Amino acid sequence: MVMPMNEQDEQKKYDAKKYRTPDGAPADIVMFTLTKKERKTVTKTLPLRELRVMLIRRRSWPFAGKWALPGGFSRDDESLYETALRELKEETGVVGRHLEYLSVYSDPGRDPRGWIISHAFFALVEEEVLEKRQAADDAEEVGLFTIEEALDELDLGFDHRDIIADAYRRIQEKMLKTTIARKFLPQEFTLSELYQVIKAVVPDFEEPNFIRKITSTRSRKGILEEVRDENGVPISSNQYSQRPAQLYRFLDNVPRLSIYS
Amino acid sequence: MVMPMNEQDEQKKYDAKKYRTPDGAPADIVMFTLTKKERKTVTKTLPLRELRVMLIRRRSWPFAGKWALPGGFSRDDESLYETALRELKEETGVVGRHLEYLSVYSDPGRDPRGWIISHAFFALVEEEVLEKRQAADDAEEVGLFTIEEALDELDLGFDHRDIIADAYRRIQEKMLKTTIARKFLPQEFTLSELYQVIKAVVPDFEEPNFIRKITSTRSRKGILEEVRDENGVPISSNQYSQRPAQLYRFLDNVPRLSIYS
DNA sequence: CGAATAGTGTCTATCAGACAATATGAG
DNA sequence: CTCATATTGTCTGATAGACACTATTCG
Repeated sequence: MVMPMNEQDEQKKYDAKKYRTPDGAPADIVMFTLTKKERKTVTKTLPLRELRVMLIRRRSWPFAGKWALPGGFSRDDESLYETALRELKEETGVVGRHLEYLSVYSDPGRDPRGWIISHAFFALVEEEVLEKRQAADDAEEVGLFTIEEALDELDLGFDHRDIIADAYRRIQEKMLKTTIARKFLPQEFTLSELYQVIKAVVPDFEEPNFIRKITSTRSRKGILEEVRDENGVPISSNQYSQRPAQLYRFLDNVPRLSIYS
Repeated sequence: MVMPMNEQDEQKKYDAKKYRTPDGAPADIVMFTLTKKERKTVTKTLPLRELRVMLIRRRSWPFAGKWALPGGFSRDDESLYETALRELKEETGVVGRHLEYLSVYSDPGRDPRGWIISHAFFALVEEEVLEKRQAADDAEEVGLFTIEEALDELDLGFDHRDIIADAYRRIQEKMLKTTIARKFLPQEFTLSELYQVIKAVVPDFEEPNFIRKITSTRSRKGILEEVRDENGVPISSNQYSQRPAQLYRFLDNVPRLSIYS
């Protein structure tokens, strides 16, 4: 492309700057999953659900031997979101159910390789994908840890503990303020399942009258609807219980919350 | 620092990589302010408040002559937050009332100068600071625009229109979900002032019974308290009205919102 | 008294929150 | 019949939402 002369001059002046530039811009991904564990009971029961995060044991410098988030460097022909999507696919083989930018981590010295500004994303991935990944890969050691393990017990590389803590806060917030729970659930689900998903991500969420409240018109705020067949008869499922439970599905409506109303 | 031999080797191997690295990581700042405009009325009135954003007219390539966000490149001895804080101080002389990370902008080609990944912040600054800045500076042309002007009427440089749109969405969300309104208000304020601030940032916030609701114990959610003197007598102010209005102050409590309760 | 804002009275349908009670269907 | 989950009954006090009404002070 031909440029007017003075623009070229200005550009040359700019290019001559001697400031140091970053040595890389990676995207690191906090991959969350909800694991389901069958419970041994007499009758049918809801599985236990636990929020877990996928980590990879580093094989090379820096932080060799330590657990860290999966990630990789961005290229100049892609946005950081595309970098994250590419890494997610490379790591899991799927695009996942959700991928969202979290924040930037740029403290000087955070990466011994140089001036490396990292961009953290978080993703939601189906349990099966990560389990398959865990079993199949012999090149890398992959672990699925609970949040408590990741934050309190493991010695993580880089500032990845901070990143996971931030991601955990963010997903807890989104769980309560948006309908992101749908990303952890099948299209149609029972209210107990929904409640359980919420509790798995936000343990101190307590709503003893959950079903009562969610089915009363106002609190529901138009986020859910009962599933009905073509004749308008409500459909229920007894997959997890003896007594069949009404199935619900999310609507596209995301309510606007406010502390002032 | 002496390193074990194999770590040095690994480091050398890493350094030999030939990937392109970014040409810079600037922080761009969306500086918001609430302007107050006196109204000509017979009696005392609340001033009109308007949310505005500060822009600078670029003097050099690229986008010379266009309006753009203030900002500057990060250095390798500071975090991006520190970069933003430094730029904010350089631009306004103050640290402002709020500075918060917004997001990253990394689309390839967004900056003709090269591979430049920009980090947007938004700041809240007192009106007087920006007005003084606007008057004093002869090196740069500074403008204070309403959101509508910035988004719909101006031809902005870079992807700064997107950034401002994102910042506007974010501040609207924070206005409703957090007590960030306090950053726009004096320590003690009347409920009309609070309502007005909210409306200035979120024009479609409608709460005809605002005072009623905010003073009923549950809705208040412990975010506000009445100002009282040492004898417990409520204090009111008639700065903006004939009839004195009760003063309130924010508590430190930030309620947790949820669509499920 | 008029202007402009602050705040209360009143009414009704709905909701929250608590807890007990009943329903369902497999084993 | 029991278990584990699903769902309804019932009650009280609080709230939302609407709208009219009164209060305060200055000029």
